[in-house]
Amino acid sequence: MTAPPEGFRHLPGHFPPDAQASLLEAVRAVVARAPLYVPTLPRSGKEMSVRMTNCGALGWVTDAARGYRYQATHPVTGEPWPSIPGILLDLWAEVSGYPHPPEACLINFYSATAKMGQHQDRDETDFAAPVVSVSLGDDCLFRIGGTKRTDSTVSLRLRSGDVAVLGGESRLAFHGVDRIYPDTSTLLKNGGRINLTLRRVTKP
DNA sequence: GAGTGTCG
DNA sequence: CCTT
Repeated sequence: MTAPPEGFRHLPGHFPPDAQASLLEAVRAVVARAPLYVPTLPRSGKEMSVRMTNCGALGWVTDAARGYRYQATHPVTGEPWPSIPGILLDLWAEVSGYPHPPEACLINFYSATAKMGQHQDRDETDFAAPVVSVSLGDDCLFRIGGTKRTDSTVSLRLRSGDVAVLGGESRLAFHGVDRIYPDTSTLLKNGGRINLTLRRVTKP
């Protein structure tokens, strides 16, 4: 594939450095109440390489016993997820083209060696809304294909402050993160990458 | 056989 | 290739 699928939009540098710092502060406040944990895959129970948490009414979680799902509480603490920071609600209103607020914001932390295999975001009931993604920290190599696993893919480098929107055909496109480029950003003192994905889960 | 796995 |  020479071009990303229809409906995919990459907005490089959407957030300037000061806004990235504000986002990071908001993420830290979420993580203080909803700690990062190690998700495990359905069936195999294999640990994923990313560390994960959420904010919003619903959070995406996975474990060996119950598989992929959305739930209102943190799987380790049992507490409700913190609310989605205003700056992210504003982003959603600006770029989603969807007239209702997001319900979930998945927060993935990638160490220098973390990866995310090709997958579809398909645990939501409402695919009319796009998935809106924000990158913070080190650059990554993001790869996106079509709605079939065998479709050809394109790779692009996502940098801190970039926003990506998966709408239209690309809403159900296979995508993943092949690698992190260490020490390409100074936003996170200890390196790594944070990805925020905003999603509408239920039909309004 | 499939996988939000791993490895090359 | 490994695991369920």
